[in-house]
Parts: sequence; structure tokens; C-alpha cells
Amino acid sequence: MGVMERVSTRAKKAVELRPELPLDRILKGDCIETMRGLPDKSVDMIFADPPYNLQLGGDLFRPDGSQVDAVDDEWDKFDTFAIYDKFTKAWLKEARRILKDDGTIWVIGSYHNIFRVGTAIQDEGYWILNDIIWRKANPMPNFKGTRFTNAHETLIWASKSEKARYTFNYRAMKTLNDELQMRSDWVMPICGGQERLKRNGTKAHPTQKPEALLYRILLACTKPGDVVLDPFFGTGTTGAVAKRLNRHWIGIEREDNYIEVAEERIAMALPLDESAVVTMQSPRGAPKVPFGTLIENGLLKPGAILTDAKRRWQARVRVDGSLETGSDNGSIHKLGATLQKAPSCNGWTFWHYEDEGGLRPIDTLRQNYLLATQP
Amino acid sequence: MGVMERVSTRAKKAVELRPELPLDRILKGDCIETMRGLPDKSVDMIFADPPYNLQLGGDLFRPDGSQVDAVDDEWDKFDTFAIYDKFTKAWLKEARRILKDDGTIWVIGSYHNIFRVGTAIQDEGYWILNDIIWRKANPMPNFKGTRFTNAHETLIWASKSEKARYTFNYRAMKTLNDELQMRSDWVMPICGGQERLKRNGTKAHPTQKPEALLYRILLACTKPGDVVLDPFFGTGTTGAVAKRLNRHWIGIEREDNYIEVAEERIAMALPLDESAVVTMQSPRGAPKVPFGTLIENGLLKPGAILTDAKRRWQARVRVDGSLETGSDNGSIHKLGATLQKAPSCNGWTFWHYEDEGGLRPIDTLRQNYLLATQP
DNA sequence: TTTATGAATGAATCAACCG
DNA sequence: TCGGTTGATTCATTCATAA
Repeated sequence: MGVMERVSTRAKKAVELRPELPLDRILKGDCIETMRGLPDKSVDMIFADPPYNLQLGGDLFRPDGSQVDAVDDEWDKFDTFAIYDKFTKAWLKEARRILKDDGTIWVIGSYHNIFRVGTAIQDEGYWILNDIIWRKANPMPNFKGTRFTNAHETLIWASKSEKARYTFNYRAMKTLNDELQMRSDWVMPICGGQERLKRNGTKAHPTQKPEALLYRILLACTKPGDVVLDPFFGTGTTGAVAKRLNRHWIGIEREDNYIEVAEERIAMALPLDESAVVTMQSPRGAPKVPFGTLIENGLLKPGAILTDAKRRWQARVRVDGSLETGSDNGSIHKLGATLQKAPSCNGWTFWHYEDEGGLRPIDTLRQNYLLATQP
Repeated sequence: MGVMERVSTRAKKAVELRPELPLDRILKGDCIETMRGLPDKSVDMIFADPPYNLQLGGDLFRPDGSQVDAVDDEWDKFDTFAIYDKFTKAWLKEARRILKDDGTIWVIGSYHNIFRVGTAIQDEGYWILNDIIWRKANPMPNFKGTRFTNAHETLIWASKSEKARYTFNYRAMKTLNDELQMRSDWVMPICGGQERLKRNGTKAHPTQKPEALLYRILLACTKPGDVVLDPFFGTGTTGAVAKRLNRHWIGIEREDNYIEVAEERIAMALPLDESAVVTMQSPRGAPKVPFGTLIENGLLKPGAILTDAKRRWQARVRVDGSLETGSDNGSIHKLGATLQKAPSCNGWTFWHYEDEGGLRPIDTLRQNYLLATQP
């Protein structure tokens, strides 16, 4: 049996059951090494909170992900950046292999590392969709008064390629933001109070992320049942929120300390019941109703007159669901576009019919039809 | 007559202070080549608005059918990241040579280029002091509903080295911000209205920056009499603001079009009075809290039941902040309106939650959130 | 003269499906 | 893979025109 045959057999199983995927578990080990054990194209989203490479001494990593014990003062910062870059490219490469073709990745960082991460993301072939600013409602002040208060962190959201058809729950985000498009700057408090995990009276992890942040990310870019991988799991914010929102999760973490705290935390998180996890849906996902169906079902009669909202144009409905004016004819969309001299037109909202003393868009008829026929 | 020849003629007049520096003038020519003609360690600050390398696709239309006027100028086109990187490193290297040891550089960009710029800044030996987020008060929406509204741009502020003693007017910034430390996120409107320069009825430059942005930067990081270099001068926002604040400026620009507009503009620039400054810089409007924020932050759980004050209707909260009854769903405002058969409804006062033996409007929760997060 | 309404526009990597 | 069809999609602000 050849290699290719093995691969394709394995791929088939993964699609149906995901047999090799250790769902809802923390894998103990080095980030890159552990990722190597996960199958190709198997997860829907990756959230990564990698080391920030704060240049305060410490936190240096070799390309294999292991930590450098001591910072040699002789090293100049170019060497340091090169090592960080190698590490970054290595884990981003593995992440891209594991990610499904239509999956997306999120990475969070600060000005110390985010530019290098962003460059590596582009160089590895990802396609950046947005950069998102987490604007901290209550940041730590700059005590010395030597700079601007560092009051935000940056996240990068990217797909595997330019043509990928990634998940973005547009309608849910718009609803979450009081019927305005969700912007690229998010105001959220830092993680503190009850939410901040403690051990022996001190914070369990130095950079615990707020659940509100993961909540918005998972709601925006995954569907219930999707698999989310977090290769720098820490105290498991990703896992806790994923569980609450009925998403599967996989965490990778090296330190026993954090694993213990995370497991306890996630065990206590309660999944929401199914009706609460439902979100507002875009019409995109709804079943299509051809205009002709309305005529077949008698909601509109051939010969009926339609107009635009301002009654500038009118057209007559023909038996096959096309429209005609004196000189033009075509589908509801095409004729609307032609008359307005626009490149395109949504005929459902452009054309109106007369009903009890008022004009209504023909989309109303479509909604009525859907209500009457959908289970 | 070449650029340098013109420069040296002018320079004789300023022999004593800065012998070879062509102050308060636009130098026509290529950015890197022209910078080579400027002396070492001679300017106090550099502000740079380089090409973003946007990589746009086809035409984009608004929902109303009108076409978006895209940035399609030749100066923004680069074939590969490698070529863009090479260009970026080259001009940053020259900039660093020209900059005084205690000078600083500002560079603005978007997610298309800012990660590459940031990486190059670090690789060339600069020391990043802050990244600053320009949160646009009125960004262009995402018309197709495919991503988050791209509502910000990023600036990087860096010194020549870690040990540099750069200028930062801490008090001025704190005063400008109502006695609170100036943060790393700045809310400012995009450049439009009277300020937006026109030529033959259309915008003179596709990417003119608001004067408020340069005002804050120059006020924060230079002293009166300092020299500010802008190697991508465009229509001269940097020059106009520098003149108003009594700073010297040097502009480099390749295109005659822009030079003409800039020269006319700067000739007309007058000092701002204090009240105009305050108006321009002060934050506008009270902070908004979308309903979804309460859910993200755990003040209300998905699945919770809300009712109106008289318990005539009830609805269940979903993960995205929408509400559902048995038959309807929508935002707090929309669903309230639907149930009452009213044209509109203030969901904040209409919907209530049960709390210790009484109903309270959900607006109470919003107040609590504001109290907890506002400074 | 003042107010109401409508049109225009901004650094944008902006669709999905079927044959 | 390509091309044609269907039909989904916008916020804040300014300026011109109408009332």
C-alpha cells in the first residue's frame, strides 16, 4: 500500500468521524511537536496567544519551541528577532497544515511581537482578513510618563488563502452590536475580578485573556460543533468559552501548572442549551425561492403590475416569472438593473406590489411563502 | 538645475544654524534618492505615510449601486512582498541616518503593510516606543458584509535606539486629554469636508491625512523650532501643521500635482487658536454599550428570560444578543417594536429581567457595566 | 431665512452558485 | 476553470437642493 493510498483512506475517515482528533482535551507537550501529531485539514479555527517576546530579558525560544535558559548579553537584538521569527514561522506552518482549507486563524500580540507575527502570517501564505484592536477599557497606566498609555492589543484574523470561503457570522455580529456592523476596534475590560484565576492567592497565569474576547471571536468565526485548536492553551480561556458555546476544542500546553488550572476551570463551565446558541442568520443561508414559484403558487398573478418604491418605473409580470416594460424585459434582477442603469440590482427589494393602500416589496411575498412552507 | 543645486543656494541663507538643511521647502524627487542628499543626524522627527500596497481586486459597488473610488494609483503597486520589503528597508535606513540620535520616527499604515513596516523598523535597529491606533469615527463600511468594518489605521512610533532620550511632551498630552494620560488609541474623524483638498471638483489626493492626527503627533514629540521631515509629502498635511505649530518642515514628493496643491495650502496655513484645538481633539459623544456587550461580559446569560414591565410578553436571550419568542426574533429594539406593533421601541427600557424579587429594566445592567469600566 | 430631504463619498485586499 | 445568473449589502458626515 502506497503512501498516497494511506493518506486518502485516512482523509476519508477524518471527514466523517474525525477519529484521530483528541476532542475537548488538553494535550501536554511542546506546541510545534504536538501539532505534528494532528492530521491535515482537521480543525475549523485556531486561536493562538503566542509568547510576546517582551524584550525585558527572558522568554526566548529556539526554532523547535524549547525555551532558552539564559539570555546571553552578547546577543544583539537582530539574533534575538531571528530566533523568534524562526519559531513563529515554524508554528504557523504547522497550524496552516492542520487547518481546514476554509478555516481561519486568530493570533493576538502586542507591538513587541505582532509585526513579526503579521509578516510571518503573510509569508506563510495566509490571507489577512482584518486586524482587530482590543481596546482595553481599564489598562495599566504608564507609570513613568515616558510614553502613551499602552491601552490596546492587536489581533490578526486570516484565512488559509485569498480564495477561501471562510465562516463569518455577519448577522450575529451586527446583532451583537445593536444593528450596526461590528468594527475592527473592540472595547473590552481586561481580565480581572471573579474571572481572573488565582492560585495560592496570586494570579495563576500572567496573561489570561478575557472570556468576552474569545466569546466574540468564536461566535463570529465558527459554527456550533466546529473544532477550535489553541496551541498556547495557558489556563484554557479558549476551552471554557468553546464549551459554553457548544464548540469542540483542543488545547496544547507544556506546563502542568496551567493544565491543572485549565482542567478544573473547564470542568465547571456549563454549555448553553441549544436554543440559546442559535444566532441571527443571514439571508444567504436561507433556502432560495425563485420568483416564478410565487406565480406558480398564486401569490402573484401573471399580468400583475410591479413598480419601484418611488413609482418611477413599472413592469408587468409574465407567466414564466419574467417582467416586461414597453421596451425591455428580463428577470426581476436584470430588468431592475437595466432600468436604473446600475451594474446589478436585487429585484426582491427593488420591485413592489400594491396592497391595501400601500406599496410592499415583493420580498414580503417570499417571506410569506417561506413561513407557510418551512417546517 | 538639479535638486541638490537648488538646495545649496537656499542653504546659504541659513548658514549659522543648520548649514545644509533646506528648511520649509518641498524637494521634488524620489524619496530615497532625495533623502541621500540630506546630511547625517540633522532632523528631529520624521513622519512617513508610505504606500500601503493595497492589492485590491475588481470594482466594488455600494448597495445603492454607486462605485467606490478605489486607490489604484501606480505609486501604490508593488509586485511582491519582497520588493515592498526592499523598498521599505531602503527608505527606513536613509531615514535613520538623517535622524538625530534623540529624534523619533512615526510611520502610518494598515494591515496590508504595517506588519512588514514594523518588522523592518525593528530590523533596522529602531526601538519601538508605542503603536498607536487611529480609530476612525466615520470609516467606510464593509459593503458586502464579509468582514469586520476596517475602522482603524496603525501608527508606529520609534526612536533610533533603546537608550535614546527622545522628546515626549507628557504634560501637553495629559492636558489635551482632560488630565488623563493620553492612551494609545486615538479617535478622530477621517479627512473630509472643508479640510479635504479638491482639484477640479475631485479629491486632490486619495489618502489625505487629517490635520488633527499630525497636530497631536507634532505636539507630543517635537519642540517649537524643531525640524520635521516627511519623505512622502503628498498634499502636505505635515507641512501645514508644522507651520501652524512653529516647527520647521522638509517635504519630499515626486508628483508635480501634489506639490502644487501642497505649496498653495501651506502658504495659506495660519496658527490655530487654542479653542479650535480643543474642539478638534476632544472626544465626542457618550460611550455606547451595545446589548451584546452585556452578554459577552456575563452580566446576562444566553438563555435568560426577559419580559416587559407588565409581563405581557416574554423572550429568551440568545448568544448573539438577539431575542426570541416562540414565533419571532430580533434585536431588543426590533422585537419590542414587533410585539407591540409599534414603529419603534427602546429595548433598554422595555425589556426587564428578574432580580431578587423584582423586575428591573435591562438598562440597569448597562449602567452597571459603564460604572465598572469607565475611568 | 431656516429646516428637511436626498445625494455623494471615504486607504477596501468586499459573493455564491450553477452549468 | 470559466462565465453567466441570482441576489445580498452601508455608516457617518457633508453638501446641495427642496420645502
